[in-house]
Amino acid sequence: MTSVNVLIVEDHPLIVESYKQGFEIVSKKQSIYFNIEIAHNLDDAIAVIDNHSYMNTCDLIFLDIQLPIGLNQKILSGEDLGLVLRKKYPKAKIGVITSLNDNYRLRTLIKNIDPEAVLIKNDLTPEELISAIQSIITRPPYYTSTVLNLLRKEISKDVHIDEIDRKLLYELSIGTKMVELPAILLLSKAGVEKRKRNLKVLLEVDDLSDRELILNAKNRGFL
Amino acid sequence: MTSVNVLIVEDHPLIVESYKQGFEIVSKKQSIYFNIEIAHNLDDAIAVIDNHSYMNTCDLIFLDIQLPIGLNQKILSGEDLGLVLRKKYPKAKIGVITSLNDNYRLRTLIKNIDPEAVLIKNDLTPEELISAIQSIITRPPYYTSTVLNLLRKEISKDVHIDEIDRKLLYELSIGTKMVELPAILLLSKAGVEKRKRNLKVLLEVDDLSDRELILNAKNRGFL
DNA sequence: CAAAAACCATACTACAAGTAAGGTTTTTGA
DNA sequence: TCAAAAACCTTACTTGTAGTATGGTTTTTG
Repeated sequence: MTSVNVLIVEDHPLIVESYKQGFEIVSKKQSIYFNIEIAHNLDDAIAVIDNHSYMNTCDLIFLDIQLPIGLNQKILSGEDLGLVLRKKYPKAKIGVITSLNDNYRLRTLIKNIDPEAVLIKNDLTPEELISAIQSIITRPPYYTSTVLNLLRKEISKDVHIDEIDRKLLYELSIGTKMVELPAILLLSKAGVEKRKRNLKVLLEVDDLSDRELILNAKNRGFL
Repeated sequence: MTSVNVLIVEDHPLIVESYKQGFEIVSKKQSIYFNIEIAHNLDDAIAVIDNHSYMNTCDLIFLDIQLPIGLNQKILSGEDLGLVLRKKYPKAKIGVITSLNDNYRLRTLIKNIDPEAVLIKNDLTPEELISAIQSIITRPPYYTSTVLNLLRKEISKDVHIDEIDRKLLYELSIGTKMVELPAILLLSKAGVEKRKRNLKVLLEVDDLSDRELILNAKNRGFL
């Protein structure tokens, strides 16, 4: 009987329970023994991942990306934790669970951590969780529907929008003011303005308002 | 009981049989009635899709992309057929089955037809087929593992490679000679050469051989 | 209503990608 | 085997895009 060591980092007790049930069912189906370790918050998680002898045998990590901040000053979120885990223990497979559903954040998540599974809470049914566990072990990656739709749009895109454009759109969407943008994007004021104008032409926003720009970018999956 | 009209275009009898069994199982599980129409070759398929009264009620099409050429001079492959179907009957969901596994062809397939499901024959088990049928109906898209891995790499990419670069790489990989490329890519000879040199720098190919370039591009998922 | 912020226009620079032309090296087939 | 074909490289020139700097106009806002 194969044995798989699993670390679950999740502060929500109900979700931990769902995980356990999911693993239980997969265990019976595939005769795999899951040895499950649970960290209920960032500080617990950091304690566990500093335990190298455990971590070197860890096969699978399920990680909530939005965790309340802990005592550690370097690792401020589940995302930071994911980055550290990926770097320190590249052999361990990482599944990420999140309620994010904006494309910009999802993109950067996939770009930076590149998890073997990305699960959006709204998409996740018990059956999907079971599929996810099975897939991540045998034929990763596994993405729930929201993520698949993002990826689907990704390829169909005709226009090229780079990192700076995306960041610009994202900052605008969260209400960042123009005066602050040159510092954030490392561009001159005129540079930021020009990019914004170009984006409006590129995304064919007739209306000159930023609101329209953001809505259009969201519809097209850039944001 | 919901009823779903399905058109299957597939020349391989064994695969048709697998489809039927898959639909049978989903039918029982979800209490859906599947009304299945089968076209065994391109000419049959063209006859069916010219039957507008049928096509207007067609919900779902499963399409083999590599079909032997038929009598029709315009529609030369399953891919052509897919393009026509998508254009004429945009409401019908399209699932594509193929044994292709090079990223370039898969990309253009997704870009041009953008099917609700992309199934690679090598990836496809009976269970996956059932998942695919269920997913395409309730929460598309569905992609098998090879496609997911292509998409996964797509986002992580740091370097930007455009359509022309991709086509250049693809043509090189199938043995097209440099003399022919200017006509294919609509560039000058020097332009093609410059692009190739740039690609070698971009993909960090030290060895100056094209062989290395192609291998590297394949590894990185550009090809 | 005045200051701040957003927006626009112009002039200039730097750079990437393309064309054209001509030269060198490598491949290749009769 | 050796001359033609193909591949590759260099240089000079053109064009377009993205950036900077500056100063002016309009809009927002406390």
